[in-house]
Amino acid sequence: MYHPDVFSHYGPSYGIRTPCTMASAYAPGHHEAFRYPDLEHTGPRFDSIFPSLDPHQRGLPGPQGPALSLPPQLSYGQPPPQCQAPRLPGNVKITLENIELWKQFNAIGTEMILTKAGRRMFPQCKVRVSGLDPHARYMMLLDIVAVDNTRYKVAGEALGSKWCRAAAAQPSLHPPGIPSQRRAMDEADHLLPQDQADKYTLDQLGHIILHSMHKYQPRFHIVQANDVFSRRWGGCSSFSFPETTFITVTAYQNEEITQLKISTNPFAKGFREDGMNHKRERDSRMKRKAKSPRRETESLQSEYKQMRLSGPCDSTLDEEMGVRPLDLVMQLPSPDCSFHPISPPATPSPTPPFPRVQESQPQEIGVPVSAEAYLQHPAAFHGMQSAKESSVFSRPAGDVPQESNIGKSEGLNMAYLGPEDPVEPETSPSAEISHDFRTQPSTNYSTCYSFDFNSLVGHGGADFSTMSYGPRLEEGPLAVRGVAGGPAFPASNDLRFPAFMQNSCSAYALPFPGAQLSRTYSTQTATAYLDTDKSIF
DNA sequence: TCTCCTAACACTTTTGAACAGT
DNA sequence: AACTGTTCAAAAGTGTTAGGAG
Repeated sequence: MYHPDVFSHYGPSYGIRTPCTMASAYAPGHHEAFRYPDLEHTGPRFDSIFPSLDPHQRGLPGPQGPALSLPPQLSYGQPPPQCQAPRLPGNVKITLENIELWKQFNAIGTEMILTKAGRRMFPQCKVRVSGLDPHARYMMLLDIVAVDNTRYKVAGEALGSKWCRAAAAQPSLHPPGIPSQRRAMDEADHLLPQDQADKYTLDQLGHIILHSMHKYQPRFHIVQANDVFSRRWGGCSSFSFPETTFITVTAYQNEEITQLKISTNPFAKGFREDGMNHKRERDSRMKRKAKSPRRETESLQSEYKQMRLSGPCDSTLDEEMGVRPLDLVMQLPSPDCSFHPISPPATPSPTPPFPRVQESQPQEIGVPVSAEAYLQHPAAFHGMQSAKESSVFSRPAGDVPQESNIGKSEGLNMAYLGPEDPVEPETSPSAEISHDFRTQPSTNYSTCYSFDFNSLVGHGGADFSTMSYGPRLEEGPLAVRGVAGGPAFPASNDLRFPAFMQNSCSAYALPFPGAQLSRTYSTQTATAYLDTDKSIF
């Protein structure tokens, strides 16, 4: 079902993307990022979350493109923003690191649990970015968009069940993705009371808001910019992976998904065949407990001791028992939680030359429209300064594609990467909302950036969050791996991005407890990337 | 009756502090 | 003094399940 089949299975409801570009996305031996051509070339699409990501607002392609230009005001009643930002060079690529795992889930029909307090995604969105200019700085953004306007339900039994349309989707908890979608906004205005829209729009929980029984897809955006306060954007591109589509649920609807989650998620080991929390174990434990509580305790201790000796992570137990939780076609990749030790840089990196982005960047514009502006008021970039204004924003009829009312951004998370700190925390009142980390560019090395976007799922909260460094960033050196012919670089720099917004909403929520941003230096990786992409750095 | 949601539960992994050794 | 490794308790992340709401 994975691959183009997913579209036939989900039918026309999978309207956000068509499978036409899938072939190039899966070159043999290399999981190439699924890149949206329509987001890189001028075209009538308006589902981008960032104005400059909007192809309609793109100028000439390439880093030497025209200046980013936005109107002096971001308000309703004004024409749509007409920013012109070039797309990133074609060698900028995003690869989904755990794509095999996603494929397995997608083959069944990925489900993500929603809880009131929030639930982590599994699998997580782990992407690797390559082809970036080490002297430039970029913003990495993640949002989750609704694939369609459909609420789903399960028809049939747990096994062999099939998702089908149940009703029209819940109204988006915040404004539609792009302001120019008048029809979409009219719909939203119709579905969502103004006061409610205001409430949800202004909610600042750092949570991604999702509805249960709806279908979503994460998207990744890279924006070249000096910092979040920059008024210059040197280019931007959007990426997405069809296999990361998922349906939100409050309880798993498909037993196969449950078994796959249990077998691949380390936190669910207790529910495996050899786990103490497995149904068989639990049932027998309950029976024994009912018969003889004291004996049950002793028996439990003995069992637990034996389990400990053999190791809770002993994957051979399954084989010994001759039982596999699921007859999987593909070998399960090693599940990897997003929690890694935080590894600060070993030594202060040499100050790189001032970001090259300065040279290739367009002239500064005279209005404070920037990533900072987006951070401070993302709704404005979604076309709203307030819900009351939403219906005023207009766009010429015919410019909006049919599917323009889908793909509404349901959340955005952002990381920052680049060669030097973009702001001085002491001087900037908003410094805590974004940081970057240092790279150590060298002609001998190639740098890849890996992200674990560890979003959780829920609904009722803010639609937007950023991430900041963990407190240990300034701490001492880490493991250093020397490379012949050049200086030693940290083997890995793992930076934790804790959530900095508190959940104060009583509705469902999607907390964003922290994505991890890791930087990897590897000559092997560099070679691999350089082989396929000679123009890197 | 059915669908969907909630909260408690038992289990596991992860984290971070405390400590000892080099 | 700085670094490394170990231990352990607390916190956080899992799916399960009974019960409730509509």
